[in-house]
Amino acid sequence: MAPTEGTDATLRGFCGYAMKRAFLGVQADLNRVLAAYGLRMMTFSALVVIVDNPGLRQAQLSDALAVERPNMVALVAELVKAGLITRNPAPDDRRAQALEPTDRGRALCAEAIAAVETHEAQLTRDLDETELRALMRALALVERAATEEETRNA
Amino acid sequence: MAPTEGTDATLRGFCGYAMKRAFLGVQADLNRVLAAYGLRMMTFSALVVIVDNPGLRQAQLSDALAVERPNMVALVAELVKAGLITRNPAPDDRRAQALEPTDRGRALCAEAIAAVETHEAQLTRDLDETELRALMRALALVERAATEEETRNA
DNA sequence: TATTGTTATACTCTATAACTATA
DNA sequence: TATAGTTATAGAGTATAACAATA
Repeated sequence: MAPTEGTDATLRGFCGYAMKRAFLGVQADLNRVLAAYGLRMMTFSALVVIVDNPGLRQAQLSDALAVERPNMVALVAELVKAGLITRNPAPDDRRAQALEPTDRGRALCAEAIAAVETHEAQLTRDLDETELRALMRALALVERAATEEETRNA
Repeated sequence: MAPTEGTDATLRGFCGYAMKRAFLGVQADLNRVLAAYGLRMMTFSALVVIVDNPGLRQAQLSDALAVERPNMVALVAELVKAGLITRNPAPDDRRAQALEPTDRGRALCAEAIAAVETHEAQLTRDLDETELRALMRALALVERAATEEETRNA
């Protein structure tokens, strides 16, 4: 029996499980690609946000990545140890840590982004442009709807 | 800063992270819906497969759900304890355990499927039929491509 | 020799409470 | 008092090795 045969072929309440299977496959692949750069999905995502928003604080990074602040500590420490970012007290608020990419961090980030783009182009090679746009829009809409429902039930 | 603003708005290698965010939101919502039936995403998925394939063995269920066999033990035990399935030695192979839904398991499964369908219709309410089909097809294609790449790199 | 189910174990990711130092 | 970062900790989910019973 194929993994999902007879279960999520129709929309019998299996959108969630289809997403899980697809996501786990993509994540595993992505981590294989990123391992060549000493990165994982989360460290890569954090690095990209820091490169795009130099000087941001850990709390902002936590919000951007939907990671709880306690779990951010090790993530940031890992990037600092790898020499990809620096973490210094913010000049206007000595409680906060301002995160800046290093030159090496910027360079590695650019390389990793290129590799990931190549990889994802491969993953989505059988989708035409309309389907690709539909996928991205659908993911954003589904996430928004899920977040709204979460807020409503909180 | 919005969670994903400036990061996955374009396809700059963030399909994977967009999927993660969408999946985590959907899973959290799904688990909230299923909690009313004493189920979680994985126990629900397992129950549906067992109801659709009465008599199947744990190893087959493991394959169907992409769960390692050791992790299947607790999952099956949970469903047995809840009185939703039975687990008996298979008549033709005394090593194997044949899984059958109970009447209560069948009834609860039907109720839970209805609730999940309602819930997912809500999550995808802003997608038209074309986009919904594109989403499901895209997830299947992406999963297949990821699995192929995994096989190739193994 | 191979396979089913099982135990034990470990590793990752995630979530919460409580502390400190600043504000 | 409230917030930023931290520590410690606990809970899922997932992965592998090794074992007994059976094929």
